[in-house]
Amino acid sequence: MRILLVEDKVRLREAIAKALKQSGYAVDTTDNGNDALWMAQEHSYNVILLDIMIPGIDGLEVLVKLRDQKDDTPVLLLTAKDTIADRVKGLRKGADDYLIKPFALEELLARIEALCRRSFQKSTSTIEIDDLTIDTSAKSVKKNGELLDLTAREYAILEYLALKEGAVVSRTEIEEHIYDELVSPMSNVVDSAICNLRRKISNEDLDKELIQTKRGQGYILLPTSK
Amino acid sequence: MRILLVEDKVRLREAIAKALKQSGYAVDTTDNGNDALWMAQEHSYNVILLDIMIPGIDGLEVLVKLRDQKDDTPVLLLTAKDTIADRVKGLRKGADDYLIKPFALEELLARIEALCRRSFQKSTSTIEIDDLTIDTSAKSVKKNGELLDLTAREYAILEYLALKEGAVVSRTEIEEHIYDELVSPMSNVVDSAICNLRRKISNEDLDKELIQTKRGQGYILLPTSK
DNA sequence: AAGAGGCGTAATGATTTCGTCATTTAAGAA
DNA sequence: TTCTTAAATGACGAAATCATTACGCCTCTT
Repeated sequence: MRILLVEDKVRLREAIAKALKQSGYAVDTTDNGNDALWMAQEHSYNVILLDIMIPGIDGLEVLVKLRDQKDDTPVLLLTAKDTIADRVKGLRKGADDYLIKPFALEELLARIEALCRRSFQKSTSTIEIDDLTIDTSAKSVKKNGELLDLTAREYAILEYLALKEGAVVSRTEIEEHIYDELVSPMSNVVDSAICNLRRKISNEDLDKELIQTKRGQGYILLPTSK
Repeated sequence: MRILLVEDKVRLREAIAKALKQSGYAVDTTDNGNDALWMAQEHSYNVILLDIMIPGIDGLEVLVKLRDQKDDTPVLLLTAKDTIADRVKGLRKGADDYLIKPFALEELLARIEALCRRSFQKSTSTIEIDDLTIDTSAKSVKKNGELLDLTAREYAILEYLALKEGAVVSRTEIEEHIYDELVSPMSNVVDSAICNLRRKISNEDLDKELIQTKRGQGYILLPTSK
C-alpha cells in the first residue's frame, strides 16, 4: 500500500510518516500543493492524506484538480478544528473522509485502512483464501485458526498478492508497492521474501502452492478451488 | 506487443525495460533520436516510449518526423517535471499521452496497456472468444471460468491473435510483435508455440480449432459463431 | 552496549521454457 | 492419384529463470 502524505508542518509530517511506515505502508511526503498534484499524477497511490492549509495550491484545490482529472484515489482530508466549512466543502468536492486535527494516530490508521479496502472494493477487513485468513486490520494471518508469525515484509507481500488474487503480479509491481525506494534491478529481494513466505504458509501435506510462479512474469496467488 | 523505448539514462532505461519484459512485452531500446527514427521505420511497434531530452535529434523532433512519415504508432512522451511547455507541444504534435518523470512503473504499464487497447479499438481489458476469457490486465486466460496455465509466450501469442480476431496474422507478424530479437528465417518457433497453445485451449469434444491455419498465409483466430 | 532478528545480497543448484531438429501428416496442384 | 510443399508434432538440449541457502549488515530492543 502506498500513501501520499501532504502536510507542511515538519514535525507532524514526520510523525505521521513514521507511524505509517511502521504500519507497513510505503510513504511519499511533500509539504505543498503543487508537488502533491504532480506526485499524485505520476504515481498511483492507494490513499492520499491531504492537509487543507498548505503552501502553494491549497488542499481543497488539489482535491478539485485531482477529481477533474478523473483521479479517484481515496483522499483523506486533515483539517484544523476551526474550518468546519472547509470540511463540508471537501466532502462535497470528492474527499472520502476527513479527520480533525489534532487526532490520534490510531484513528488515522483505522481510517486509512478503511480507505485502502475501499480502493480494492473489498468491504470486510479479512480476506479468506484456502486455509488462510488475512486480517488487514490486525495485520495478522491465521492458518486454520493458528496465528502465523510473519515479518512485516512478508505480511505486506502476502496482503498485496491476496488483494490481487488471481492476477499475475510482477516482481517490479511488488517492489514498487512494498518498498519505499527503488530496488536495484539485479536484486532478488522479492524472490527471497516469497521463499520465506511460502515456507510459512505452505501445507506440507498438500503439494499445491498457494503462491504460484508464473515463469518470466511474476507470481500469482491462487486458491485451490480455482 | 512490441515496444520501442527511447531513453538515454541507462539505469532508468534498464529498469523500464525490465518491467516491460516482465509484463510480457517485446522491447527494443535505444538512447538517441537518430537510432529511434530508423528503428521505428524498420519495425512496426505497438507503442513508442519517447523521452524528450535525448542526445541527437530530440524527442519532439523524432515525433514530428514520424508523423510526417504518416507513422501513427501511439507515442507516449516521457518528460521532466519542468517542461510543461514541451508537453503541450508534444500533444499538439501528435503524441498520444505523456508521463512526467519520475513516474511509477505501474502507471506507465497502465498507460501502455490503454494505448495498446486503443490502437486495436478495444475499450475493455477482457476479450471474450467462445469459451475463452482473456484478461489483458491480469495476463490470464480462463476457459469456462477455469484458469489456464499458459506460458508467457503462449499468452502473448494468444493475446495478439485475439486482438486481431478474424484477421489473418502471418508468422512474420507474430515474430515481429512477440519476440525481442529477429527470429531466424528458418525457424519454426511460431509453429511450435501455436501447437502447444492449441493443445491447451482446444475443446476435445468440438473438432473445430479456435486457431485456424491459413495455408501459406498464417493463422487466424475465429470464434465458432462466425 | 550487546544480542536478536529482520532483511538484502550473493552464490549455487534445480526447474522450466523454448528454440531446433527430425519426422510425420496434411493440403493443394498437376 | 501422386508429387510437392507447408504445417504439425515430438524429443532433446541449451539457456534463462527461479528457489534456496548462507552470510553479513543494520536496526531495534532490552
